[in-house]
Amino acid sequence: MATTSTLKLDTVFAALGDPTRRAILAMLLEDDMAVTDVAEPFEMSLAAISKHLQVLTSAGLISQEKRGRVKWCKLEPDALKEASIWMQGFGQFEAVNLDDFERFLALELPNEDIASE
Amino acid sequence: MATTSTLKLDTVFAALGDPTRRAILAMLLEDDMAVTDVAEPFEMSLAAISKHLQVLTSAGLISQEKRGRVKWCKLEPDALKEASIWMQGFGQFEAVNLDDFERFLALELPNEDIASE
DNA sequence: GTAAACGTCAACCAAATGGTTGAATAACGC
DNA sequence: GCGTTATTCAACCATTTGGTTGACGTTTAC
Repeated sequence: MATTSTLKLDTVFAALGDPTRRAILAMLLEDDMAVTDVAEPFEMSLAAISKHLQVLTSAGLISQEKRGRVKWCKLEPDALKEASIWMQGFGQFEAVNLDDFERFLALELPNEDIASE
Repeated sequence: MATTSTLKLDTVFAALGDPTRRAILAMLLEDDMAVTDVAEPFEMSLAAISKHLQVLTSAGLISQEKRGRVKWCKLEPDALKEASIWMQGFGQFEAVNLDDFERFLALELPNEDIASE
């Protein structure tokens, strides 16, 4: 195992290239969520969010489990690990400051107002 | 400064989503290169590579400087830093093992034969 | 000066992406 | 059973993406 293919990096990075999907990941960082609840803060159809969730799922960034009529979405942070390894090799970046990370999240969450400019 | 916008993460991750572009970055990790030399190992036209280099440039991942009739391409690893910070926040990944990184590069370089299946 | 090397531009093309709407399926609540 | 809630599916659309080819502008070599 650990057959880390180019394909996987392709889908992971492509999935991360969309701001809606990154915002979804940030939301799931706090807790697992149902599809409807994921969709709530966005100004787009439920079907569109459903598609985004499929993209995240096939990239391995989240998993989805149906319990009753509700499909729960759960972050799978391990999928980011390979991509993170790939990136870090380019700069030997120092360990991340969690405050930095929270600033990024604040910029991206859909319900939060973006202050800059 | 440090106006880290969503737009930047969009373009950086989108740029990384293509295997040709990741391979180019890996090549530039070793040394600066002319456009023609970047294109040489790939089985696609020079114009296509030129477009890929533009995508990488507008994402800030590389810079290009023309000296004489040769345009030199140079890796700009700082652009990866913000994206790396974004990603690391999801898992608090341990510091990367450089051997891991070299395995990834081996999988992606175009002139290297990819053994897996 | 003329030919070759370096690189981009413009036009084109097929396929993928990100969104919509409306119908369909499945599970609850009563 | 029946309406409601949760989610996906299918068809459609506009835009973007990743590639091609051929013409074009520069710089260099001789």
